[in-house]
Amino acid sequence: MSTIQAVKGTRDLYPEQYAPLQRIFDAWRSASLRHGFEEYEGPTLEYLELYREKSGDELVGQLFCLTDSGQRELALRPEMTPTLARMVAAKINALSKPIKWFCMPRLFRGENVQRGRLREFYQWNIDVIGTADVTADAECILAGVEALRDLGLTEKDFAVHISNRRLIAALLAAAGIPADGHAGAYAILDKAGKIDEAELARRWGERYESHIAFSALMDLLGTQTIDGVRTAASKFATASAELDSAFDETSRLFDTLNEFGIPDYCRFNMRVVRGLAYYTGPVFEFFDRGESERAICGGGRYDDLLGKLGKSKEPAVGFGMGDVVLSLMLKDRGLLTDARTGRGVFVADAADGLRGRLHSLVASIRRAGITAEFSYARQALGKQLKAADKKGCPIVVILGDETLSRGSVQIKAMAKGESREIPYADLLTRPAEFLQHTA
RNA sequence: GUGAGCGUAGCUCAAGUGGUUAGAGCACUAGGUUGUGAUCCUAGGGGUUGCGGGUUCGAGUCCCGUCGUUCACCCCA
Repeated sequence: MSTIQAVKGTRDLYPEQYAPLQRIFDAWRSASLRHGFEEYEGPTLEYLELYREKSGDELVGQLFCLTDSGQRELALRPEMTPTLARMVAAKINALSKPIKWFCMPRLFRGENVQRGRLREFYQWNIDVIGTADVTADAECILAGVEALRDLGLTEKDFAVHISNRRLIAALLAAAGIPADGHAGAYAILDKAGKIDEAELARRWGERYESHIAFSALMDLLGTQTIDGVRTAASKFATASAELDSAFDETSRLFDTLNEFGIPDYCRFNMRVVRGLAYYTGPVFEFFDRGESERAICGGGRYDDLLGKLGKSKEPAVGFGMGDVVLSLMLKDRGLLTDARTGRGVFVADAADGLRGRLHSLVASIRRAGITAEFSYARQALGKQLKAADKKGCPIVVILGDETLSRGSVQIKAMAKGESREIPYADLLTRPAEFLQHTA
């Protein structure tokens, strides 16, 4: 055994682990493309400064930093959004809006390692930049839902919990809570459901009870619809243009999700706050509906961020979905299987002196777009069949003196154990006709 | 970052209160079987017991450190 282990929080992905991961990547990419997103990629290394500007020094502590030989301070990217913002800002005038891009980067965070939480992972990112229309928010959610559906998950397995930072801010303001008290209120909302109700009431009562009664807060937290929020809000909020507008925006988001055909997946949940300070509008999290209630995806609208990182302000919305929790969730449900087996043709020779023809046939089959395998060395036929079985090849082509003397080869279907003969010359020149539908 | 549990073959696990040369199943390789796979039988390879130090006549077992991992807290872009 090697004394050097994989670095803490990283994974050695052997074929048996990487193959199921590829299925996740395929679902991500396929859903992105179907929804009109284009793939991009950026550097793994960025200047440390890029993250300082956005996140502040406390988050820099979770970065993997290094100094290059030219004394440049660099960091392994912990998220994709700053890179995206940088790339978009650099070409903002040349890009047609809205910009719909996706990426599946490897990200690095120097966090404490736990189940579902590693230091290096993959994260699907999709973003729409250049429009404030909440149709874009709905489309991001739709793409996320469709990707998970492709992987075999249904509305019984996960739900999209949606809130709206702008609406919450308008509600707090309409209740007379000054702007400097909003962050504290968000923190309490975030804790709801994680701490018991008495503790929640105590924390709320310290500062906000006079503006919004705790009972009204519980009404707000309990509702799953935007109409429920309106009803609860009518008890304490005074009308304002901003509040009307925020309600209208949120309603349109839910209407659009309805029209996209995914109302069963979506619900309003005021507890969804998102830690990130840069969210400005709708925010959402995809939740595992199983016991663990894990968040598998999070995102929202961040209309001010690009303006801070670049020259021009552009409205934007997007989300990130990591592979780690998603993999665990699929595994729990038996949906994460090794996809390597059951494909391709195995070509075997049953006598000496046929290697040349075997090599030609293998190359011909492969050129026709069909996976073909063979043993490097001439072995007993039994061994070659055993090898074919182990590789999961459903079809074996057997070259033998006896059949070749009649100008034909044997095609054996492994599952049934039956075989038939076809002309060798035909198989060599038109392999797809004989093998495509079976392999 | 804090606290706790766990590290024995590629995997799952054995190995009384410290006591010969650390075992088994699965997996892997080869043979039985030089023209027909899955089953079966036989044999084989594979371990610095995570790593380092200490106690002891003797450590997989006890102690310390370290690395990894799991769980909780913190945090979560």
